[in-house]
Amino acid sequence: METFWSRGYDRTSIQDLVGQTGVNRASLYGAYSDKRTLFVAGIRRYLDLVVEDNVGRLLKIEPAGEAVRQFFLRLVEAPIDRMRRGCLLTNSAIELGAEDGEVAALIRGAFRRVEQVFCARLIEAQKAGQLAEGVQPKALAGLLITVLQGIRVMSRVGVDRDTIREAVMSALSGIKVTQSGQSARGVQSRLRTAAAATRVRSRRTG
Amino acid sequence: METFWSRGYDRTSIQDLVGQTGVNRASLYGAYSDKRTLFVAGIRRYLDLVVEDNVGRLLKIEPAGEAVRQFFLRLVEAPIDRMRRGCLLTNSAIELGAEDGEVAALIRGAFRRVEQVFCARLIEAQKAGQLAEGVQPKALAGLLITVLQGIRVMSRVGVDRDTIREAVMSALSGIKVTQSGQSARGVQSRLRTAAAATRVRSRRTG
DNA sequence: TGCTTTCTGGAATGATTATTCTATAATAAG
DNA sequence: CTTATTATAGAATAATCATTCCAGAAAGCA
Repeated sequence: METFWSRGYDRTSIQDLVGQTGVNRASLYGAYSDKRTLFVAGIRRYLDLVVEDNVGRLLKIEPAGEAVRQFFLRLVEAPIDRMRRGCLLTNSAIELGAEDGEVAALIRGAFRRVEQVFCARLIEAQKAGQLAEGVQPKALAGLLITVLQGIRVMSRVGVDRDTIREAVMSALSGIKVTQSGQSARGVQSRLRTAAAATRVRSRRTG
Repeated sequence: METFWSRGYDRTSIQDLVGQTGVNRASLYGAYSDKRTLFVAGIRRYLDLVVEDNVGRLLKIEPAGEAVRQFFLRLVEAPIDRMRRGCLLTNSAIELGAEDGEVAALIRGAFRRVEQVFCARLIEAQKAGQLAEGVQPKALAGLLITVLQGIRVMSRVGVDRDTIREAVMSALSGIKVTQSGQSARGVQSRLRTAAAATRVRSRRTG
C-alpha cells in the first residue's frame, strides 16, 4: 500500500515491493498471483486503514457541521510531503480508472461512501441549524467529495496553499461557523492565523 | 498530444507514437531529443489548442455569469468517452506532477490561467448583479478550478453523471441564473431535459 | 542532370520488466 | 529428532522499452 501510494502502479516494480516489504519475490508470488492482484490488495488496505480512519474522524466530531469543516481544514493544513503524495484513490483513479473496471469500482465505492458520510453529517447539521439558507445536504456532499479530489490534483503540482484554502473556504461557505467543537479550537485558530498572514502578505505584494 | 492524452506518459511507447503519427522513429528522435521532451511538447500543444479553446469560449459568452455557468454545464453533459479520457493536464498532474518540476510548473500555470479567467468573468458578473450576496469572485474562482479537477477524477472512474451534476449545481449556486445568453438556450434546455429525465428515472428505480 | 540533405524501415543495443524455476535454508509439526 | 512445509536468494526466461545505428529511398536544390 505504502509503495503503490508513493510511486503509483506502473512505476512500482516487484523489486521495489521486495525491498520495501522485506518479503522475498517468490513469497510475494506465492501469496498473490500477480502484480495487479497485489495492487488491488493495497487499495483494499488503504480503504480499511486510511479511508476508514478519516470516516471515523468525520463521524466522531461534534457538532456535525464542525466535523465536515474540520475535515477540510485539516486537509488544507497538512504537511507539504503529505500533500504531494496525495491520495492513493485519486492517483489510482487517474492512472487505472479508465482501463481497469474492478479498480474503478472499488474507488467509486469509496467515493460514494465518503460522500454519504458527508451527506449524513450535513443532514444532522441542517437539523441543528448549522447550514445556511437553501443549502441542500445531498448537493453539498456531492460538491465536497468533488472538491476533495480536486484538492488532491492541485496539491500534486504544488499549487500554493492560499489558493486551495480559498477554494475550501468557498466550498464550506454553506456551513455556519460554530465555536463549540473541542478539538476544533486548535485547527480553527491555526487557520485564522494563516488566513490573516495571507491577507497581510497580499497587501504588501500588491 | 492525442496519444499521451489517451494513454498517459508511461503507457505510451515510442512505437505507439510512431504508429499514431505516421512519423518514423528516427525522425521523431531527430526532432525531439527524448520521450520526455516530446511529452512536454504535447502538453504545450494541449495548452495552445484545448485550453485556449476553452478560455476563448469562456471569454466570448455574454453575460459573464452565463459564460462560467455554461462552461460547467457543457462539461457535465460531454459524451461518455470524452469524460473517461479526462484532461491531459489533470492526468499528467497526477502521473508526473510530484516528480517532474517542469511539467508541474506548466500545469500550475494553466490552472492559474483558467482560474484568473474565471475570476475576471466573475468580477464582471458581480458588477452586473449576477452573483449572490456575499460571494467573492476570487474565492469562487478558486473553488471552480478545484471542482473542475475534481470532476476529471470522478469521471475517470465512471461516477454517475447525476452526482457530478449535483456537485456542479452546488458549485454554481452563487451565480444567479439569467436567460439572456444566446447560445445559452441550447445547453440550458438540454440540461433541464437531462435533469428532468433523471428525476423520472430515479422515481422509477426507487 | 548531379549533389546534399533529410527521411525511412528495420535491425541492434542495453536496460528494465514481470514472472517462473531451482536449489538451499529456515521453520513448524509429529 | 525427523519430516513436511514454507521461505529464501538468485539465476533464467521472455517480453518490452527507450535509444542508437545503418543502409537505402526520397526530396530539395544547383
